[in-house]
Amino acid sequence: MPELPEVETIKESLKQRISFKKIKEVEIFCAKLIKFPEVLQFVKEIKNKKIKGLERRGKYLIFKLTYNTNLVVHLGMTGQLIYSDLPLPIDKHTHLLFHFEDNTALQYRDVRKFGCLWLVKDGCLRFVSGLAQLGPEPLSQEFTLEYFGNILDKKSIIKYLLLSQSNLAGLGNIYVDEILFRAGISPERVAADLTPREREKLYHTIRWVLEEAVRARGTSVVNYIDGDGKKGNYQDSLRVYRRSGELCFICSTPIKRIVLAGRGTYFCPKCQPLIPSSGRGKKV
DNA sequence: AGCTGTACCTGCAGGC
DNA sequence: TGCCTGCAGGTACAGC
Repeated sequence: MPELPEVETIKESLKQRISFKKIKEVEIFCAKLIKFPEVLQFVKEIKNKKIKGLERRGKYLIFKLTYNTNLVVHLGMTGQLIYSDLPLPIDKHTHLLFHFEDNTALQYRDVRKFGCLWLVKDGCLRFVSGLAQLGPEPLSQEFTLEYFGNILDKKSIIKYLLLSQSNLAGLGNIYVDEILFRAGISPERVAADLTPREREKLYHTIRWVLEEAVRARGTSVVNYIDGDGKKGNYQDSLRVYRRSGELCFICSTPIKRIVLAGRGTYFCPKCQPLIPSSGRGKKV
């Protein structure tokens, strides 16, 4: 489900609700989602810890708890974190229930169970798989045009490169396709072959699309909802994702679907040509 | 080094 | 109605 804008929206919606609450206990109905420590230890250690704050890094949510402890959550494809007063509507996809001292609760739902949870001390965040290898946040100052230029100097397919979390943290399949469409770059292009002009366009498009999507509170294609159970709005702005066969909003060419990096990839063959686009008639 | 295929899970839509 | 196939926002890992 969730890429950077969705996780950011969940973080913001939950933050106001659960900050400074004390976790009375946790009920676990699907143990395999807990990656560290052992389930019994997890239950024991989280008990009576207070939530000091909530952070996001890439697609990871990090609950800052008292006693230098961190609850790290990755939502996988279909994970949801929903806060509410008791009694909560529970179903077979509810796998964890965090009970707070004031009788409110946070539930973790996940249809496909690809999500993961870790409970680690401050110095041990590197033991959370994937977290330490994350590249810079695309909306931070750390993500400069210069840095982007360096990672683009690879003979890698651009779609693959943008999906790799070690290059850039937080992009997923929807936003990569949408970004490449808006930048007019074919997902099949080799990164190192992009012209300086295309690199700059792509850099600014990444930031612009993500900012727009955060402002729209994320994309709800199938089952994404925020911490209050509300849907996002960016699905109304999608121009290629899941539109195969439908006409391009710019040139009316049918949108194509291919498989790249193992993912369904949507693009307009005319607006995103395989040859570097000239912009103003300059042929390459 | 870069990339593909596969695995992990469940649900849904579409074809027959 | 049922059965089958393909598709789905995630990552990890083996193997070319």
